[in-house]
Amino acid sequence: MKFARVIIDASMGRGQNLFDYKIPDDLEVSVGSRVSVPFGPRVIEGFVLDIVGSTELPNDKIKEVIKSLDDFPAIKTEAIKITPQICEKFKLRHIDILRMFIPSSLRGRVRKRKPKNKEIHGLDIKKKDISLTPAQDKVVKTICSAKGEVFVLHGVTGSGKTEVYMNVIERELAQGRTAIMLVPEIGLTPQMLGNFRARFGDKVAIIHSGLTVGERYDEWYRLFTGEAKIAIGARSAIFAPLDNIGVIVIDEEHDTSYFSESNPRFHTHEVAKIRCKFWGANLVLGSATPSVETFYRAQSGIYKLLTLDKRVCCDVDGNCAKMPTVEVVDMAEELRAGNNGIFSNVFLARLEQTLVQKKQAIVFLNRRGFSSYIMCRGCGWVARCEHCDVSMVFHKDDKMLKCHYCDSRFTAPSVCQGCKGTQLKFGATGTQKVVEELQEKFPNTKVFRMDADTIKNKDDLLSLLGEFTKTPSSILVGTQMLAKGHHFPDVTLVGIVDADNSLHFSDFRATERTFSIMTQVAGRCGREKDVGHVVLQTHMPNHYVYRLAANYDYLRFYDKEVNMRAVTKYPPFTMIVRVLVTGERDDKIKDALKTIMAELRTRQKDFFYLGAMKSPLGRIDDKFRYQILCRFDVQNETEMLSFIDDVVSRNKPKNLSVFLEINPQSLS
DNA sequence: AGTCTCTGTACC
DNA sequence: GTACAGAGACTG
Repeated sequence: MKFARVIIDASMGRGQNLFDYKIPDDLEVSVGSRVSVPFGPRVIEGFVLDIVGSTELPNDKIKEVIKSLDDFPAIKTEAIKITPQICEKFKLRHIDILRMFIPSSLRGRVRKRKPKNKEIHGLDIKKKDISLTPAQDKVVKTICSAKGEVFVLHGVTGSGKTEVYMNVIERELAQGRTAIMLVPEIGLTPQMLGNFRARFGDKVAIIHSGLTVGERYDEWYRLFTGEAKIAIGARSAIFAPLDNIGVIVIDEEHDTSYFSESNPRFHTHEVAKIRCKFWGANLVLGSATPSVETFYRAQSGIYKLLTLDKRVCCDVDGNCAKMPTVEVVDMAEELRAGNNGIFSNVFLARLEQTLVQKKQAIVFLNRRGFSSYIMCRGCGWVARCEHCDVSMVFHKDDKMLKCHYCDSRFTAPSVCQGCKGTQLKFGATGTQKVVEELQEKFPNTKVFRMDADTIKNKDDLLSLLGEFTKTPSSILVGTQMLAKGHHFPDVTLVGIVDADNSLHFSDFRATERTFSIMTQVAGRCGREKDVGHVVLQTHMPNHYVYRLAANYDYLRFYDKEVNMRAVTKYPPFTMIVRVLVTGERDDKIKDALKTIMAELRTRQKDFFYLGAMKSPLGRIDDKFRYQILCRFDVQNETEMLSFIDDVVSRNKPKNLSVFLEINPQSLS
């Protein structure tokens, strides 16, 4: 008699939601099988984590496995072994992590296998056989001669990191091992995919949000069977069903998309480390601007630091492309000189010159829509979302006010809803308004826009990039999404409209993020033979983040920043845990918050900081949000995390959601 | 006493 | 997740 130990896919406390079922003789069930089992009054899905010969349960209590849901065990042994480690690290339920190892089409009963669409994997590159520079070659050899190490590859934009990744992966493949290549959500550019396709052909499986459910399953299955050896994709590709991993690469490792902000909340780097440890694989964290946490570990010797400090040579004489020059423009000065527009005179002059030379320009502004709010000049009324504590953003093209949090929207009024006044003032400028102004100033120039409103999927992106690339003397206006990895050969000018935008967030990572986005945006231009130029508009021209970004001085920036973190007791020296309590009833949340807080306070001495408050965004989608912030020494990480988790899980009331966020990226 | 709501526990 | 039981509160 055999019994299956099944983890149930039902929402329960974390604990061991393992249940034993009898395996009927005629059923093919193995460890890792997805099965359907009777559970209480209904039938649900679970994973077989173990098969045992006996059970302590009384015979009359045991029910039988109904059936196997697939003709192969979908969860591999590695996943079963490392899931507890991942869950312990982030205080997650095992079932939520196990599910990450299978495609969504294997969750629930229906399995759709849509016919394959046309290849959407990326641009075809006329493949150039690029030989490595001595610097690149050295980096590749260092990585490949190691085993089970974490490397930080610090390389300026255009220094040829991708070429390094591909060579490392090629060598691992030659040894019979496999690889995972991770890029940020929006960094999955056609160029990157094209490069990998050209080099590795159908050994690559691509996992991204643009795939249909069926395509996702096909790519997953090719990795599962070992037909494909390289998984390339965003965050979730870290769970690719590969055996015998030789290397995991995390490109643009500082990017916040590697932190999952919804369930299950995990840090991709940590999952990668756990998988690498299991296989004895190397982990490569690549970036032009590594996160302070990562670089600190490199400096302390926990990670190994590798540097590529020169752009790859771009002509036969061995001349290297120069980093673009950065000009910091004081917008307060512009105002005093009588210019109260969006653009500085310097930028407008440069733009005109660029267009005359038949070159292209990029204008970066990290705010979509037309203006961040509308306000009545008469009474101060501001349009606010009915469901969230935020103001509505005005979108001019469809004359709508939209909430960027819950996506509720209504037609923008032409008069004030408070006093019926007609003098409405527009708040901070968004991409739409920038496009409108540029179009007015340069009526004969094509102005493209690239933001979440205009780019809904991969096809939109491909066609926009294609259009822009083949239109000389044109301008591309966009948000963050244009900063990642795209290669624009004819762009010689970059304008950063409101650099201070990301600096004003009141969190300790604001400066770091600003430095990184400035560096990335600047890196979009001048990658061919023309020298690029960046105009950075700010109201704080003397802020060190701009001075250092203008000189591409990451090391000095890191030094300043890490000292600041040490003094103010922030990560990497401490760990921050946010307990977020949300629900529809304000009073219930406050009660729960009080009990949790009272218990946490019994160990007040272990915290640098412990405070409870309404979340800065007090309400989203009609749900109230309260939070407790905890900050403690990293040395106490394991103990304090367990303590907080224990307090929280014992005090979680019904109908409220309570969860932990470990080192959250944003505190809104 | 009847009914409603909240809370805790069981589900192999 | 759903079902069910027991406690306490409210009701006419």
